[in-house]
Amino acid sequence: MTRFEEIRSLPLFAGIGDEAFAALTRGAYVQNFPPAVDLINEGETADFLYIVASGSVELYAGWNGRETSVAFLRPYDTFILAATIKNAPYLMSARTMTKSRLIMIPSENVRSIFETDTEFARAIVSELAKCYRASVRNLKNEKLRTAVERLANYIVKHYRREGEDGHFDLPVEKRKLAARLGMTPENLSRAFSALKNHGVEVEGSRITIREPERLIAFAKPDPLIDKEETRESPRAPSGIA
Amino acid sequence: MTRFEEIRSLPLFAGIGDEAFAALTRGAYVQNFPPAVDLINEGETADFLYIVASGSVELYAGWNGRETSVAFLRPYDTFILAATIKNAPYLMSARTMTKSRLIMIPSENVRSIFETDTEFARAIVSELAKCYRASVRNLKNEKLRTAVERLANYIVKHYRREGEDGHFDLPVEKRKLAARLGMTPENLSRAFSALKNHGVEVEGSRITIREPERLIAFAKPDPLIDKEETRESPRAPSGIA
DNA sequence: GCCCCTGTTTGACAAATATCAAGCGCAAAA
DNA sequence: TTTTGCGCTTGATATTTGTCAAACAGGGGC
Repeated sequence: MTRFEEIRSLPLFAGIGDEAFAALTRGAYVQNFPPAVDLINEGETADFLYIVASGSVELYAGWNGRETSVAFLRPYDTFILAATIKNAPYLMSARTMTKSRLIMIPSENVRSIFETDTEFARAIVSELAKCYRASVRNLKNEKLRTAVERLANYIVKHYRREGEDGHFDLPVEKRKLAARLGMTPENLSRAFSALKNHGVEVEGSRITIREPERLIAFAKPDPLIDKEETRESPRAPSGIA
Repeated sequence: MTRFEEIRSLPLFAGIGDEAFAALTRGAYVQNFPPAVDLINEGETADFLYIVASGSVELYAGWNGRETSVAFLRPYDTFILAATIKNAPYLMSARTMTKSRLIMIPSENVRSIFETDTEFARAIVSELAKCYRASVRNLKNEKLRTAVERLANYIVKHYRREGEDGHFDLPVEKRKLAARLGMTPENLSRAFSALKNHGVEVEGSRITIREPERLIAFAKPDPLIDKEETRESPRAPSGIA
C-alpha cells in the first residue's frame, strides 16, 4: 500500500508487477495545486511525467506574444510523456485550471522501468499513440473546419458525453474555450450566436441543445476527428471475427 | 542478407537482433510506386507499417469535401505507426508524390516483435514520440501564425537545410505546398508577393533569399515549432554533465 | 514550331476572423 | 444594499483568407 494506490489500477500501470510499480513511484510526488498555477513551461527539460489525479490542467503554447490552448486534461490523463521519453524540451506549457491533485513521476524512472517491464512498455506505447492521434485530430479539426464548425462539434461532443438530455454546462471559461478552439473570445461569442440558427441556446455557461438533429446536421461530426480514444489498445478488432 | 538490407541500419532496426529482424520482415514487401498513387485511405484499418525507402509521400486528410496536407515524408520516414500499434483506423490518407519505393511491414509483426525485443520497443517509442512532437509543432504553427508567417518559416527552414547559399528549389508543387501550409494556392501566391518586402524573391519554383536577416527577423523561427527532430533519443542530455 | 493542358498568377469581390472600444451583467467585496 | 471588478457581449471597423473568373506561362506531345 502506497501513496500511489489511486493510480495503481490505471491502464498505464495495471499490468506491471509490484516491484516495478514500487521502483517507478520511488521519488515520485503527489501534490495539490490551487487553480491557475503554472506547472511547466515550454522549452524546459522534462524531469517528471505528470498524471492528473483530480481537477483539470490546460496545455498551452505561445509564440511571438500570442498564446493558444492545445488541450484540456482531466483525470486520469498524462502529460509530457513524449518529452519524458525523448529527454527533450517540452513543446507545451501547462497550468492548472481548477484545484488539482497531480502525480509526478521522475522521468528517469519511466525510462528505466520501460526497459525492464514489457507490460509497462506496451502501456507507454499505447498512451503515446493515443496522445499522437489526439494531436492529429486536433490538427485536422483546426485545418479543415471554420470557427463555427469547430464550436458546433465541440458542443456535439459534450452533448453526447454528458448525457443526451439536451443541455450541459461548459466546463471552462469561455475565453479558455475560445483559445482551445482557435479563435478570439469575441469570435466565440458570435459563433454561439450563429448556432442559434442550428438549434443551440446559450445562457451564461449553460448550453441547451433544442434541436440535436439540426445541430448534428450542421456540425457533421466525424469519428476520424471527433471520437475520443481510450488508451487501451484492442488486441483484436472488436465485433469482427 | 535479405531484400530489406537497406533498412537494416535504420535507427528503428539498428539495435535489434538478426532473428527479430528476420521475423519482422517475414511477410513484408518492398514495392515501387509511380507518382500520385493512393496508398491508404483514412478510416481503413492498419495492416502494414510503411517506411519510405526512396521518393516522397504525402499524408493528407479530408472532411466535408475539403482536403488538407498534414505532412510530406522523405526517406526514411515511417508512417501509420500509431494506427499500427493501436490496431486502429488510419486518421490520415497517404499517396506518393514522386516515384517511390516503399517498405511495408505487417502490423502484426510489429506488434509481436515489440513484445519480445526491448531494443525494438525502445526504437518504436522513440519514433512514435518523434511523430507526436512533429504533430504538436504542426499544430502550433497552424494556430499561432498567419499564412505569411507560416510560409516565411517554411522558407527559413529550407534555406537552412539546403545550404545557406541563398537559394533553393521548392521540392513540391505550389498547390501542395499551399495545402501543407494551410491555405489556398491563390493565397500562397499572394504570400510569396508579401515576402518580397522581406528579402525573398520567387521565380517559378526557384526561391532566392536576398536578405536572410530580414526574412529571419520577420519569420521569427522558434526551435519549439520549427526544429526538426531526430528519431534517436539521447540517453543523456548532450553537453551537460 | 505550335498547340493544348495544367498549374500559377492576378484581379475583384465575399466571407471569415481579428481588433478596438464601449457597454452589460453578475457575483464578490464593502 | 451598493459598489467594484471582471468576464462576456455587441458594434464598428480592419485585416486576413477564401472564392470565382480570367489571364498567363511553361512543358510535353503532335
